Amino acid sequence: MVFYFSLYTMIPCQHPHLKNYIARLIHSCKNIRQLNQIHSHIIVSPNLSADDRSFLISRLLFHICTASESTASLKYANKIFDHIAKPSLYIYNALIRANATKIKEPTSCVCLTLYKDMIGGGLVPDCVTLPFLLKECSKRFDGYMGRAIHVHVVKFGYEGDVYVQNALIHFYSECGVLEDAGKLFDGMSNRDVVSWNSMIVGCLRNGKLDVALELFREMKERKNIITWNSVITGLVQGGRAKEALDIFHEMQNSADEKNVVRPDKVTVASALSACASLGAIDQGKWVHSFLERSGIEYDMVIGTALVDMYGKCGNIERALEVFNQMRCKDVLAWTAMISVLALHGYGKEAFELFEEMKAVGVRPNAVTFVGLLSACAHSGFVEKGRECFDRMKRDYYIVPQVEHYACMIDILGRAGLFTEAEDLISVMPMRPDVFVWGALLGACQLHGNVRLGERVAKYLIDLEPHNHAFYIILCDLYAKSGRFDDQKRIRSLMKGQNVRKTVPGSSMIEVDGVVHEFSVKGSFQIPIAALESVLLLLCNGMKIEGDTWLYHQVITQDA
DNA sequence: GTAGGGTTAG
Repeated sequence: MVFYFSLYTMIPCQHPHLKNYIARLIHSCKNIRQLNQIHSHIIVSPNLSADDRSFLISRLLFHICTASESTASLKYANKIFDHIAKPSLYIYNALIRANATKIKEPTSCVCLTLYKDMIGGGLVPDCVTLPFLLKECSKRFDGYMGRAIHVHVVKFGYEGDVYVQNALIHFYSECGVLEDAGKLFDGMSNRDVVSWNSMIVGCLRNGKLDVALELFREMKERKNIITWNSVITGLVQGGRAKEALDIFHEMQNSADEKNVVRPDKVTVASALSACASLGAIDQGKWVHSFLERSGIEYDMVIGTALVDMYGKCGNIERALEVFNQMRCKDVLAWTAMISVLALHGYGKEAFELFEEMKAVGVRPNAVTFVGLLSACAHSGFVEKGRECFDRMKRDYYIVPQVEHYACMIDILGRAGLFTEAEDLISVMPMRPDVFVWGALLGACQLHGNVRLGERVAKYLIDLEPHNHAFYIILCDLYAKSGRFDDQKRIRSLMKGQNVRKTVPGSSMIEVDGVVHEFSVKGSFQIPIAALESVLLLLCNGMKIEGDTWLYHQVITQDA
């Protein structure tokens, strides 16, 4: 026999303070089912007045909005709301807040509709309503609506509220209007840590990394965990991973001082991402051991970051080990592992893992297919690539993006199937980007297809006249086919157009946990002679292996 | 109440 014990039966019909009793009960509720039972009780109880009932319904709705994370509960809240005759400002704020913060994908405009209703019902927004509306506009990149909300900020007199100001800074920088965000920030008399963080993140997202760093230095003692994490993440995503790791270490040194800000899992995920892009395996291992010592919660994000780090640093065994030990794996974790296998030419294994992923019921996304298609490119699977591209559309209803076309062009181009590659480019539903043409140009270089290569390179030079890479490849194509006059012509064209590498190319290598950066102009820490001797050793090794072509490549590029 | 995180081809 099953005993069903419901919360509903626990609510006494008679209670000296029934209203307060139920309010407390709502507050301690953990799941929707219990809330549902309380909801029914509020409706049917004969001992509650109409006022008590509307008070408790408000409380219930507020609790559902703030306590629960699921979208199902949000639907429930919206449903309750529909039955409230005259919602209060408190109710509107709770519901706008829930709709603005809980839904990641901006599919509907519930918040703005609610706001319209609210204004229509004669209510005036307060300083809690406006930041959430601005958050919703930031999420949707709705510059038009955001500016309209800004007008309301002025109209209702909340220009001086620091929460409203911060939300405006965030909104303007998310919509790419950094100047307006900066004006607001400069005009603030009482900035708090969130103002600084919002402005720093705004600069980072809009590519002004150095301005962000200036602000970061200006902050001095006010930094919190979000400040540190934002800067570290922003630097990694902006391609400045080495500086990100420097700041990660600075953060740990500053932990000795008064204001202890210890790294959390966001910091660790970003630091791992920095190690991955640098190929800094020793530092990556150090971050991994730090993670284990620190007691930071080990979640899917951290697991994925570890897989990516070990994989990109070339330690596939370790990546697999971490991956296999992960208890929960979402599509990002599977995709990370598939991409790692693809990167190292383990095409067959990448597809085996894909099968395993499907078998456990995880649905691939667009990025998963980029990983699979790149596996085909790196392993020379032409037919499999075509099949993959088709099945992605047919079986998963994933519309190929420009990235997928770039992969396909790469696959076909590497196989020397130039006609098919060109045909595919001509039927692409979107404008082919530089990566698509770049993949084709790469294939021309690989196969010495001067005729097509010339055309593609000229097109790319038209598209990006200051990118030196396309001129170099064209020169290389001419040189390989003995057209030295044309090669000279391009060289002088480069000079005439003043094309040069804006940032000198550099490589980084990690030796004993220190990342060294070196470029053609000279090494910063490692003597160039030492590098040359290693290079010679490698070249000799390759010569012995009989791979004379590769040997030739290294020597000629060096000269 | 406002601010921060993992997977992508070249």
